[in-house]
Amino acid sequence: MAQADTQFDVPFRGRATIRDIADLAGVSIATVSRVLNDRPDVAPDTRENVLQVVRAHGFSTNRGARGLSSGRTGLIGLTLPLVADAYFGPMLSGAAEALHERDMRIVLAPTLHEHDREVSLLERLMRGTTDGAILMLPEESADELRMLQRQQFPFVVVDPREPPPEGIACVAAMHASGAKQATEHLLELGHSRIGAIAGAPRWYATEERLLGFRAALAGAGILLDPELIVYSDWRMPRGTEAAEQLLSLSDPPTAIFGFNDNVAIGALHAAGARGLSVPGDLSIVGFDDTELAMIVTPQLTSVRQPLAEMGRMGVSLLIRIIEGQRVDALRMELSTKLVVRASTGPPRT
Amino acid sequence: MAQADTQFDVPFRGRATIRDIADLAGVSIATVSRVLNDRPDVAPDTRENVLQVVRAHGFSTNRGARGLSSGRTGLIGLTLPLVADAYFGPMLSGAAEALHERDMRIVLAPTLHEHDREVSLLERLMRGTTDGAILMLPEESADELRMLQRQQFPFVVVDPREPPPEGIACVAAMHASGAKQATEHLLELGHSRIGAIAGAPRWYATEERLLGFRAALAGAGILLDPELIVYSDWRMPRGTEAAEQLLSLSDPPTAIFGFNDNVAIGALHAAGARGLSVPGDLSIVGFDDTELAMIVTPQLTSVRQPLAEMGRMGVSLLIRIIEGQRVDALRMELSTKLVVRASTGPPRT
DNA sequence: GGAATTGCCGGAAACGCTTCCGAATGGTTC
DNA sequence: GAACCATTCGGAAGCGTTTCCGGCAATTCC
Repeated sequence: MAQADTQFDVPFRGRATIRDIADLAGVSIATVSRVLNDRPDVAPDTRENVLQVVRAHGFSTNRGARGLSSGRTGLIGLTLPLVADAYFGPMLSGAAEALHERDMRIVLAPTLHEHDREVSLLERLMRGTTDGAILMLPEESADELRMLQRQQFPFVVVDPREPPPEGIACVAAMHASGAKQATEHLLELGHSRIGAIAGAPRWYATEERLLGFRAALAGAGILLDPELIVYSDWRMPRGTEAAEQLLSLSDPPTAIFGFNDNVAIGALHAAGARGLSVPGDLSIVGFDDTELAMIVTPQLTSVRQPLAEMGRMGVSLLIRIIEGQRVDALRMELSTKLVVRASTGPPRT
Repeated sequence: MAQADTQFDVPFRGRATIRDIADLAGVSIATVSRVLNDRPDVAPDTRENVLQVVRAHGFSTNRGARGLSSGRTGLIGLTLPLVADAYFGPMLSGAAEALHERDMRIVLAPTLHEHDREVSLLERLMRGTTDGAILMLPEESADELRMLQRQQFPFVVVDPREPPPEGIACVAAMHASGAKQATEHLLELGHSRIGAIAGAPRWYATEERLLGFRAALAGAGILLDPELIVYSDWRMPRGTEAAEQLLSLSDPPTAIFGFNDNVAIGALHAAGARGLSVPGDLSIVGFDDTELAMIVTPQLTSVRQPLAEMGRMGVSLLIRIIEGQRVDALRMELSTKLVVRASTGPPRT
């Protein structure tokens, strides 16, 4: 009977508590707690003594309990539309890494388009469990976000879907600049009739990238033909359709700018289906520079977004907010950069 | 001063507690708790009354506190080598979905190859915070896993790296069968000299797939030339190198079986670099059937692994274990199936 | 009509931790 | 040698839940 208790390999049934450690070390639980949290008022040898016991038993504090009493759980909620995705994956990964370094963890909450629930789900899901949240491409409206903020819940938006509201911490990419670079690249190659497969209408990323696209064309003195812009849902099949639509125009473009890699690859497939060679007959540029860009043939010229970095930035912003530090730059835009590969070339003359 | 308290939009500073709800509804906290947990012994109108207040304030229970008192946090730890990955992404996604349905959440712990830490990190990270864990492709040895199990910590292994130890819950794919199908497909097309780009040496998946590969060849009466097997690290660049090695043989293969999509795509690139057409000059088969298989040209023939399903299975197994239900089938193997696309064809005669 | 049963609810302990407060000790200072 | 300060530590109150136990009222049964 007593055997179960005298098993030294697995010292405690279930899990050791701070009290067990305190008893073993011959101190009070308060002292153990102080040691564990690196508080200053502990004598060096007491500290060492406690640490020894802690190490010997592989003890680690129960985060739930800590959260209850100190208000900090070390857990951060993170919502995103999709986990298994070449675009969101790296962001998530960057955030997870950055948090891991701070000994914090991510609680995943894929949104799965269930924005229908009565009250703002993100807040009800997280509060009390997490210290804050990172919202990637949130579906919540600016008003809903402001509501959340008024509840004093710390959060940051990464890659906003709508133009980011004032006063809300937010990290985005320099969409317009990237789109401008991409377009200028095509212009320099000699293209003048350039089609665009835009993203979903009214999304921040779509609008900003359109801005950059238009600006570059304007800079080259080209008047944009509205026929040359087709909206999409950011996904491959729609990219293929959009490309077909563009290529069926009476005066088809010699280059297509896809507003993300998915639709650009869709366009690539459309070109293939028509027997057009890329970049011989048609140049194609993507956006995001996901893993996919390197895999297709020809490799895709694309605008690199620092995805993982955006995740990391989101974390560091959030941490500052949680810790109540003054955050002077609530909004932050990370630079984008064109990566030229094999899918772009001069137009056939 | 008092204004902050009389803001009705945001009823409670910080967060409402179960006690607030109890007061508002004119019942005890015990009753509120019962309502919240769907306990039977509450009068219907009392229940409705409480629910009304709960809804009105968007209240949700503090999971940390619940965890403390009931021993269940509703959080599941999940470790995996990589988050942003065409292979692990869908698994993670499947697991997240399945948990979400049960109103549980995932706590992410990417392993990042830091297996060096003193004590088994996974156990110290999770215990007390989570109710159990899903270990995807864990680096832990069978002994370490058994140790964990002896601590009564509920966990399941998904996609084991080593042959799964006895008595540990585990979900895998039918590697051998899939590899056999793929090989037979090539044989039926008329290939007799088939190269294999295997995975990392000694991995369970590698060994099992080799088994299937060999079995199919043996079935066709073909003696395997050891030169035709090259190991890899599962990644694309190594796949390209391996393919080059195979194609440089004095009697090169007419088909290559890549043990995952990455190396198969690497082989595709190698073929392209040599000016070989696929499948004209060289047939290529992959494994896993990730998103990537559909994107490359030609589209890759690949063995489908039900990745998301594996994640979901892992969850349902784990839940059963946590709830103490009898689990008769601790090991479970999900079937794999060849998906024929454009990268395979008869050999040039 | 009293006793036993049932349905519903409240009080209170417990979960593992942090932190405030105050006590004890030993050393300084005048 | 008394008064004071700094250092180090323990006691105990709480954090928001769940759940056991017991109590009250309304039934039901003989």
